[in-house]
Amino acid sequence: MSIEKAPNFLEDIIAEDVRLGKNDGRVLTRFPPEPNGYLHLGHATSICLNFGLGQKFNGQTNLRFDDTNPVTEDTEYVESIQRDIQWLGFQWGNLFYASDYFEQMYAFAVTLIKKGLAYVEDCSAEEIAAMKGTPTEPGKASPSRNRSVEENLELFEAMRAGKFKEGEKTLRAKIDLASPNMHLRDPLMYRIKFAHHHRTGDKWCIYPMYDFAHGQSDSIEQITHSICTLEFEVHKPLYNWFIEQLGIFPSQQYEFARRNINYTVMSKRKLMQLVNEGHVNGWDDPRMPTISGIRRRGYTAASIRHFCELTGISRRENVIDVSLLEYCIREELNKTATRRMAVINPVKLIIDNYEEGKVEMLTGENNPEVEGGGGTREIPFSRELWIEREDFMEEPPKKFFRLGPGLTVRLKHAYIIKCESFVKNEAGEVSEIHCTYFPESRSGQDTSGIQVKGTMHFVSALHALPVQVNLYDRLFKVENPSAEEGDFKSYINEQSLTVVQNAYVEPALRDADPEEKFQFIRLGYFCFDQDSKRDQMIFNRTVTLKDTWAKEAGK
RNA sequence: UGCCCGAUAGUAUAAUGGCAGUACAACUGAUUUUGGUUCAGUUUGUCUAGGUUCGAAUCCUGGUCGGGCAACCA
Repeated sequence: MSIEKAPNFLEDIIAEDVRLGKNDGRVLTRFPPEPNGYLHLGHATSICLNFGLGQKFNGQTNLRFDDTNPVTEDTEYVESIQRDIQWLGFQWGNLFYASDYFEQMYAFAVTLIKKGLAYVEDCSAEEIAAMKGTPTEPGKASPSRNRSVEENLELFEAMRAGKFKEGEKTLRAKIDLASPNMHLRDPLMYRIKFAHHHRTGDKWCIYPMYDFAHGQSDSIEQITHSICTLEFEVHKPLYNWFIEQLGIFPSQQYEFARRNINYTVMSKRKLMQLVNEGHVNGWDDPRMPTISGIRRRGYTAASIRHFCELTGISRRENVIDVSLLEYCIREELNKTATRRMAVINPVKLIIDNYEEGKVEMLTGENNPEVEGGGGTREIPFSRELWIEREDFMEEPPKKFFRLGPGLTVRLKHAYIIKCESFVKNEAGEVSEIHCTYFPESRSGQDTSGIQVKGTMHFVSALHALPVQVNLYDRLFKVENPSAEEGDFKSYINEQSLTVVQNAYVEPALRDADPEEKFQFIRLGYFCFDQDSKRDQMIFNRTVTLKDTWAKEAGK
């Protein structure tokens, strides 16, 4: 088990509340996504936080869809969000929608009108903005501000009844037009939208704004700790104002800093652009930082939870190094992934002194990290093999422990071979490598006494299965695309996906479990793509192995 | 130049007035039939100037730097 996780400041706050007997020691959190896009790693942090706190304090976490803007929302997103949360390994207490509370919210609004704390506004969006002032200048009152309670009630009812066009009227809270907090300068509570809502259909033509929906929803559900990201901090006085004026259950809002990861973007708006403009192949493209994307990439739920645990929670701006994410999946897959051999960039190797037509079956352990090797599989060996083109050099440098004229290496699970010669084609590239093998050096029964520095993987040419392999790299060329000059999309890494059509894998993969994760020895971790078929296998590379030779060679 | 928030190694995160610690990253070396893994080790830090205190990353004051706030988005 991992070491005890350090408590974050929210845990401290909740622990203190429980100790003081606040809400009778009850803890109820909520995860409140708007169903207008797919969940990403930033949401994963929030999910682990909210559900984690619920569990830790013997409480629960509600899933609530914040569906107050019918224009952007859709059931496709509602479904993907539920799937992603469950995949991450969490189960919500209750499933609610803000739209469940539309009738109640309307009644709340009427209450505020009756108390003289809300009024129907005639001005347009532009006029309201113009009268709002600036952070350094107070706002001015609109003529609508002095309407009578009776008139406001009448007009608000007419708004609901569809008597006005979009933009013609709004409902505003009457607070303080001179407040240094812009959100308190008579914020909008309701706007008119003749839009079809994914759940309420055409029942409503007025919809509550975030500020008038979120706190009230929390309160209705008796959420004790409402946790959101830092940009909502300036909304908190308003959140509290509505609750106080309505005299309803006092949920409390707390904020933490949103998660960022380098070499990617993490906002639904930007991810939506990448999808809509075809820069990626959908929300679940393995290059996307969405939950569905990293799942398809081969990341496990446990590795994501571990990542969230390691990154922690704070109120400070941050950009997490993507290498931490990669560490989390490597660490898990090293212990669990089935070892197989695959050749991604093949070149033919011929063992001149190996009998033509002969086939030996070698035995290879499935996972050396598991006690007993995790079982074994048979690996065919024959005269002609595929090896990695990068494993041969015509003029190898000093510390190159692979193949080159006169060099010896071991073929994994097989024999030690010596490179005797090579053949080039018209294009000048190496087309055949000729070797001899040492019959007494067979793996496990080596009596040759020959010492070699390197071990290489291979696939028997006669038995190789041709497959497609998708090699993924970071989606952006720069660490923080959002912080760069100009359009973030101009920093997309054009080499983020390399499709290899003619890779070869060993035959044991033919009967593999579609959910299984693999380590292709010396290459990295791979999983089946969801579009994979038995006779047309497609593998996605989750992450490479650490490669200290690449560093050495790059020097 | 209004209001709010933040600042601890390259990156994150702990230390809640009492030894600045952990992880990732980087670098050495050992082991290794994966240049993987594992093991041992190294490097690197409290934004700044004052103040309070026996003692300050922590409390106070000023400054600097970064972020948020003026959507009929959430």
